[in-house]
Amino acid sequence: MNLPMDPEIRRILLLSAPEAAELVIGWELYADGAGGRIVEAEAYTDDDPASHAFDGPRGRNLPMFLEGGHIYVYRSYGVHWCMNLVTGPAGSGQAVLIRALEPLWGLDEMRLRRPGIADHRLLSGPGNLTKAMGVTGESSGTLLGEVVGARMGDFGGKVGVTTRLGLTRAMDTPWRFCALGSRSISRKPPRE
DNA sequence: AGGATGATCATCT
DNA sequence: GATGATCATCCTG
Repeated sequence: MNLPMDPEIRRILLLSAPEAAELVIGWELYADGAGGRIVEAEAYTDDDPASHAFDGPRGRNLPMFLEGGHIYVYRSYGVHWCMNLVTGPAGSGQAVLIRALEPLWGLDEMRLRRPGIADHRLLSGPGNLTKAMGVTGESSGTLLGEVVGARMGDFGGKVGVTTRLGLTRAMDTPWRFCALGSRSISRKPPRE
């Protein structure tokens, strides 16, 4: 895969992470022929105590300080890979964690990668979706279109907002965005 | 339906 | 030596 980035995608990924995180709900993400529609995402910024970018560019978080449109993949709890879309101008240290997608393509391949999982759950959860799509830390720092591709899209519903999941800091910041009504959201969605 | 637990390792103190 | 932007599994009710 080596595709030029859609200008509208590029424009949105140069916005701040909280703005972009809401707008990416409904987009299509794919890697190696497998993927689906984004139904859940969270924003992280450089002045956010919960963000890997909070202490400045070092080590694994370097890709977060690239220009919007790159991807940042990190290992969570030593076990799972988690994928972000980097946003904002170069050096700004922002990203959108992709938490869940509704499966659209590569169902056979994804079932092999996650045996025994119901189809609508194949891409539900940040660690689960990278496993189903075959995305690892090797693609951290690549540009969208190299390993992971994105297309504009629309899920045709409303977006709900809640606080982010799994944090020990900045737990009140309402930067989790969900496609209301989707069965593929990783945990209980906000009330409509 | 919901709480506790352990896996496992890069990064940081 | 401690800490996670997690998840599957094993409880309890």
